[in-house]
Amino acid sequence: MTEIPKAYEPKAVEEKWYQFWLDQKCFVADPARVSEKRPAYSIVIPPPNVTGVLTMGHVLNNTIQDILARKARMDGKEVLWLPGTDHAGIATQTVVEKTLRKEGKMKHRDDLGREKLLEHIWAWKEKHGGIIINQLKKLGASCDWTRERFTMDPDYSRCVQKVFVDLYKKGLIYRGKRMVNWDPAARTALSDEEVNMVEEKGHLWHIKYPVLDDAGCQMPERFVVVATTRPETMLGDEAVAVNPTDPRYTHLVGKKLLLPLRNKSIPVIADEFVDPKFGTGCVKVTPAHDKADYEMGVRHNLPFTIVIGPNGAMTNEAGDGFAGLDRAEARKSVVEHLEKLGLLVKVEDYVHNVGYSERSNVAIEPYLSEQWFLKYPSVEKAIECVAGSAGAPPAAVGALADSSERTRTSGAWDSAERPSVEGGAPSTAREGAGAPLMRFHPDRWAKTYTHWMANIRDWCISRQLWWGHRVPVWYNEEAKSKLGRKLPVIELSGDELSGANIKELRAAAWDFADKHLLLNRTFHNDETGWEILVRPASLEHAFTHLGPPNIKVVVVLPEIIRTAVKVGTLWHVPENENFKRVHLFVAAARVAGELYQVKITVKEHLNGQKLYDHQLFKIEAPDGVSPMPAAVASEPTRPTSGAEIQIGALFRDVNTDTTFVRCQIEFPGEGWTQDPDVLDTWFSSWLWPFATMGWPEQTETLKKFYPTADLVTGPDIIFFWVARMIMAGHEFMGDLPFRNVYFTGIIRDKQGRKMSKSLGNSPDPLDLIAKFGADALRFGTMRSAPLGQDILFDEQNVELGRNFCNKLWNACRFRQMVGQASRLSPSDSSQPTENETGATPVPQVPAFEVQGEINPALLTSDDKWILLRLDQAIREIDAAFAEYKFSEATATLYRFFWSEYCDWYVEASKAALRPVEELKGEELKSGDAGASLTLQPFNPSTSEAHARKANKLAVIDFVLSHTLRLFHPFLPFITEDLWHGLGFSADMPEDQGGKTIIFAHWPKPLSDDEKSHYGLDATADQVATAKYDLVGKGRNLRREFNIPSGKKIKFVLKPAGDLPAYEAEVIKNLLNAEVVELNPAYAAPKGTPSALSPLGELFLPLEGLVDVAAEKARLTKELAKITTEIEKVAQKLNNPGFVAKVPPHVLEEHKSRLAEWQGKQKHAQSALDALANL
RNA sequence: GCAGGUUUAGCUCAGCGGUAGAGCACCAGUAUCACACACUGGGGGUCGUAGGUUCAAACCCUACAACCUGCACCA
Repeated sequence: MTEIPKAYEPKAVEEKWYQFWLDQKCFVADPARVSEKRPAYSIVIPPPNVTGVLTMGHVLNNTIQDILARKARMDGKEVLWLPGTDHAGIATQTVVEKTLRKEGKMKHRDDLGREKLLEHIWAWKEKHGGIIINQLKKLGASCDWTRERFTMDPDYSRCVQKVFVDLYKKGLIYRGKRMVNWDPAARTALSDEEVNMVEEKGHLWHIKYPVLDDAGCQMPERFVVVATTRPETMLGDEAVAVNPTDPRYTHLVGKKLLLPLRNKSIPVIADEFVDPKFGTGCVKVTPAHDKADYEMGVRHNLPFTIVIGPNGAMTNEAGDGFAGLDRAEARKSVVEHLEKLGLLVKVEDYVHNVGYSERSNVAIEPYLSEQWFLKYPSVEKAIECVAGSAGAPPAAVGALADSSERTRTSGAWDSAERPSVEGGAPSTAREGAGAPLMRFHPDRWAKTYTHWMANIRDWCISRQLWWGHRVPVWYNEEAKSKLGRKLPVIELSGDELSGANIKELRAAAWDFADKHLLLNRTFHNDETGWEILVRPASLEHAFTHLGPPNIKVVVVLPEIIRTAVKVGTLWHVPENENFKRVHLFVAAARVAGELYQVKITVKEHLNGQKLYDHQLFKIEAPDGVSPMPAAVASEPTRPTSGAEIQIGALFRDVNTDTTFVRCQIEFPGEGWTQDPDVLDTWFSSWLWPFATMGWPEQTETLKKFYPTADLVTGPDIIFFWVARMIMAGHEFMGDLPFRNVYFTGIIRDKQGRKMSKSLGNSPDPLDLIAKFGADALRFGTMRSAPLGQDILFDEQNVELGRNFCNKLWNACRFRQMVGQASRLSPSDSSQPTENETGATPVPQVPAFEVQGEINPALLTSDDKWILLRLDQAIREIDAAFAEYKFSEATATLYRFFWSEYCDWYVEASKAALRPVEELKGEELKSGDAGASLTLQPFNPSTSEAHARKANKLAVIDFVLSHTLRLFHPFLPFITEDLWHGLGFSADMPEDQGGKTIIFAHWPKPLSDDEKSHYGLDATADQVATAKYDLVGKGRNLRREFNIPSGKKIKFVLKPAGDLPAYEAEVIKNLLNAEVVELNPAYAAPKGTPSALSPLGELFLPLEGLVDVAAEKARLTKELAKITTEIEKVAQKLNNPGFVAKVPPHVLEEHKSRLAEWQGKQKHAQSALDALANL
């Protein structure tokens, strides 16, 4: 046969199987397959930055998601793991700008212009955007790549803009001039969440401001002293504030001060904000450069003088000598000047916190600018839905306890994954809120979440960048340009049409229109020269649905059309496909003394016809309108009164009127320009769970896979992303975006430092994969990542993963070898296998039947023991999954497979697995002494040996096939390879492991029926355990007497009871003994080292080589240890309180433990005594 | 300042009332035919400190300390 490599070689295996999975569409989710029996399970990936590269953080995060997804597939669910990337506005634009600057293609983005820069960024995205996706594939991520999304995809962009428009229409989005966090490097506003406060050692400069007298002259030696951490901002000071109750300064309130360096007079104001106890009690007020000062500026009506520009340099307002300086240079210069003038009192060291841009890492500047803000929607619902986040502590604790109880008793994954409304404890703390629907893991993050939600502030969503979703707001430049133009005011007295009520008024109006031939006739507009058609339908609308002025105005219809001024065009006419576009006109009319704005829409038909419509809005008469002269109307056309009004005066607020500003996705029409700002990247990310599934269309995917089951992310983006997604889910989908949120820890280096590029302490995961394999990286990471704790990364973890894979590989290789060796057995009728291709390293169909039937009658104590251990492992792993404790699951897998299966079970089984023919004629030596010959050696017949071996292999296959499946979510590649290699796929149905282990069923713990069928009871367990205990003691004896572990030696066992020959054979093997003599009557030579075990007394005959001193030392030491233990137990038992109050089973347990130690003590003591006589 | 977390063997972490555990590292031995990416054995801890509750505390309670992470901040 072909050599199977001794060590697992991951590279080829990984590439082969990943391609296989892709080819077989194993990761593709199909909503049509979802049914009651096949529930949906979905996760959306936290989209990484499109230009990013894989970090250890991604490895951790995506491995967990992959484990969840693969586990769910094995649980028989229809799984959607939806991947994609994020456009990451600032980060990406910054990277590309930096590159372009390096290449000398620009100095500032303005040099290139918006379009050109965007071209470069898109090109960058095309080139680098796939990198991280390919890296995720290397990791084994089982995402449905056919559904990969990017936050700047056209469909996705539409979602973002639709959401903006909807929220705008709900009145939740507004524009305003506010103090925002300004990043002078990226030159954009940032949200509060994007600012890191960093403690810094700075200074507190104390500056004298001279007091001025009423005449504005400097008063000698009269100063006010202010303290500041930012002296450069004094150039923009507009006041000095004191507390109104501060007796030291009340006399100064209202007085003027001279602002040094600017030689400008500023007032002393009184404001509650000032803390008289801090510093001098006087605060300089810079309204345009400090949040608190801004508030004061608003309260006291101060000017807002901007002295630091958007680039962080001083503006012209800062004055000669300062303008153009960077803010840091300006600080130096200001201090120097003040010092020269003798106005600097002192400089103190001062520790304070400075906000830094999370992106550019430069100090942020509070900056007054016009921005878009969002009042968060669905806040209440988002607070209520998170378990443990609200309500009284007892209720929250009760809910958790109850729910985890369910998880434990049912042992089912489902209960943890989708807590039902009935399942949770009803919360009395929140009326009618029902049970919490979402769980955080670890749940303490719910507190952080609630705290933030409770103190939530409006979100600054605009960014002064180019890479991102542009704000879907349009400004009508055409209208703005005409704001100053004047319009004639059309006068009508209001009683030209008579009617006692509205009905009669309408009749009169129709009569008038008819009589004066207004209907189906065109009228001329002076400004455009257009002929505008008045249809009956137009008047019908105005007459029927709008108020009397709209009816009365019919008498001046021709004048209105003639004088109307065109203020805009809209392309978007959704109501009627026949219209090409709509033109907006405005005219002015005074009806019965009241001034009206006449909004006219002229619909331009495809055939060129222009159709009239009007609507009147009453406006307050502004100043400056010429008085109304008397006017008489009798003709269809008549002259205007001569009164005029500015177009601007007809609109109450040009910043909100839809004539000037429109919030809509589509380009409104000629003369409209879009808001230059883009939206915060998170304003697109918060829609991720449903925008990726086709929303706003009600797609099948959305119907079946939303809400998602689990979200796996870092707690650092709990506000940025998680909280916002929860709100968006409620607001737009009416449901939570996910049921569970798993918060990973932060990956740190060995020393506990955060991974960072500058420290160079972040290993490249791809290097690790190349060196150790993807499975090794996954296993090592998961093994060292306990729930809710930071992870200290050490390459040794990955090495350990590699070693583990190798162990798994070799254990399966061993199964191959013993299976094939048995080919020679006479009863074997299967075809000899040949390795035809040599392509795959492992796969050989073994001669022994794979997963043969287990015959309970032939099970040894070892077999039963390993089946019980397997059962235990499955239970532990299920429990770990239910609580998202992946490190516990890996620890269990490690323990079960390495120590229980390989070290004990396989070693113990080797006797039965030896080629059958070798057993022929071989006798188990039973010692020389005739006295011991009563015992039968273990020497089964050939056919019996064969049957035993077959059964052993069946057990091994049972264990391995379960083990591989348990491992699969963690180690997808190697398990797939071995699954096929060992032939487990051969007998399985195509969709249950036949094609791939991906769809093999997740192992179930053994049922009581199965356990009794196989005879798995406590006795079987005890026999094996006692045996291994004896072996441990024998090995220890061996070691204590420096017998090399390779040397075959003789042991003598004085059995405590019946010991089947088979068990003796196993003991012999595990002890690597030449022979284990079973001799109930053994009389050990004095000084023979021995150990006491439940199975009997084990002797290591040294045949005269006893080192008395060594043995004495050993026994003395052992005795000391025994004595300590006895003392500990005895102390407890001697305590009267203990005996009186302790539960009976604990008392019994202590008593038997004492007896056990006493037995050992006796044994050791007598051995020692024996030595004394030598 | 407020909140949360952590503190157990040299390292990383389990254990959360009833005999202190694992892996790695360390020491020693072993080329035994699945695996030296291995096997065998071993040493090593008054469980951060001080009190308290209890028959019994690493575990529960109360202080305190150190380190981390958020949040809020007065010039």
